[in-house]
Amino acid sequence: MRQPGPSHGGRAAGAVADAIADDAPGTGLRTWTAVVAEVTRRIADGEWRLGGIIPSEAELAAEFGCSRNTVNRALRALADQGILERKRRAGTRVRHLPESRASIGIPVVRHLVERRGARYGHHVLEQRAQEPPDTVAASLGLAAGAEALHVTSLHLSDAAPFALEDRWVSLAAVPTAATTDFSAVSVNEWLVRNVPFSTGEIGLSAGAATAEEAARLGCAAGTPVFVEDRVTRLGDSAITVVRTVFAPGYRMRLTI
Amino acid sequence: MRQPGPSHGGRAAGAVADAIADDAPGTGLRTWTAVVAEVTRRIADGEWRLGGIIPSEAELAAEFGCSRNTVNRALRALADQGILERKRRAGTRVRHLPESRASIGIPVVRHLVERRGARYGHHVLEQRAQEPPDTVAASLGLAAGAEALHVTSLHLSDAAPFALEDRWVSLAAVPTAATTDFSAVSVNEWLVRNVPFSTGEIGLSAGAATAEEAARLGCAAGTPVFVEDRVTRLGDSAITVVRTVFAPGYRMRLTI
DNA sequence: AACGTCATTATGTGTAAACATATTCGCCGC
DNA sequence: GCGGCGAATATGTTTACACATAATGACGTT
Repeated sequence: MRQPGPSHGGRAAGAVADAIADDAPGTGLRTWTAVVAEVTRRIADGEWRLGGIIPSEAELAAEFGCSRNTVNRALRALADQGILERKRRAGTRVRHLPESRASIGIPVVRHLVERRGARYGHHVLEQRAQEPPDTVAASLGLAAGAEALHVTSLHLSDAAPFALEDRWVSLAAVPTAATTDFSAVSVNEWLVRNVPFSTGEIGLSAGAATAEEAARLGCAAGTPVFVEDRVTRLGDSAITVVRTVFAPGYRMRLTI
Repeated sequence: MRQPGPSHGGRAAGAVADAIADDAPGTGLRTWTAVVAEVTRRIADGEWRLGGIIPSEAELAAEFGCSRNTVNRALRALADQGILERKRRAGTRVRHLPESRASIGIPVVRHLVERRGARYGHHVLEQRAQEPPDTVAASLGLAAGAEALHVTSLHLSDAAPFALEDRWVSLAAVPTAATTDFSAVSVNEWLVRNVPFSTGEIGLSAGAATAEEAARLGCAAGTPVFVEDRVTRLGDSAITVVRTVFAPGYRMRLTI
């Protein structure tokens, strides 16, 4: 979401019109950010009921003494934030469930580590093409018997285990991945850099560390660990399926 | 966020200018969504390098045969998506790390349950004003010794325990909460309905169920459980601090 | 009363023009 | 060579206008 920046742009009319208009229609909200602020205030103060319809763009423009365009920009921004709901002829109304949304950057693991002030490192534990298990094949949309690139790696934070990554990459979708060496750049990072516009789903859960995971992460088997499952798609075809198990104590932070 | 809709708006010039302009400058991308699509294609096809600078708004407007305004709208939308990066005099460049963002709706727990086709229920286990522990008081910005409303409740999915919620509500920020009965409407839902623009932070982690949590959730102590910690603010003042422990097996789903 | 039609209306979009603002770059003096 | 200063430039914003589109609602027909 695009929270309005502090800058405040120009006026079309010159200084003369400026002086005239300043005390002309009403409050004189000239910038779209000011309109955003005022609309926000009215909702917060209960002047406009939750679920209720608000005045039309034209009416607000007249009241505020600005152009409909400016009002449009402001209301659009609020609609993008989920605060307002707009329909063509029906008008604009205040959402009564503002459907809060948290957004997380999906970080390259390296940045997660470096943001904590630690030095990042990683080992590729295994890298080879093989036939994936059924669930993975299904997620990648592969035919039975088709192979995919399997890469498991361990991410380090100052030499301590940070996360264990188990990844399958569709060779159909990303053929060049087969011949790439991921010891210098992690698969994660390589994909982020080389495959633009991806969409996908993420599942977050708590699990008990298996014996192998525990050994890699340096904890006891059965310790609660944070698990992230991610499927990444480019258009229709799935690119990669990753399961990342974080070392005990990891906490994912989001901002609403 | 604001993904372009399919509609495609009007032209200023009449049919005559239309016919003239159609074969005039170049490709003839008249709608901002079309510009978004073309720019996206150029990046995906590598015509514009990752990290590289792209032509100015004016140049693109000339090439596409539309106004700078339309190009601006398109590029702004892409910048909002994190695909482009724009700076005033420096121009527009393709972000080399497209900083993907996942957004989650922050659901009322009831909806989580009902979306799974189960019947929702909840019990308030405890509801009273008391002095919160230091960490909570700090999060809420309360003076030492001040009281806050403490509500613990159990959310049910078809009579089975679903989540255990431990919540502190600042009475300074939401005085009316003190006299509300939360047995009919859960605190969660009540707050979502009555407090508009909240911001805040969420922390997600995996933990081991304590003896008490295990008893409430009907699992063994030490079982890995998914934990969500949330602080909600209205402007500067914190409204509520919640810790929700989900029953084993819970999985949070996000979409990129 | 049910249904289809058409006018009305609020939002959605595009254009051209002007001014605002933040950087950057080149130039000048030292 | 270096530092400061002003010109150039790309984006940011606003305006006034026109046309597009989707709902709604009124109205007339069956």
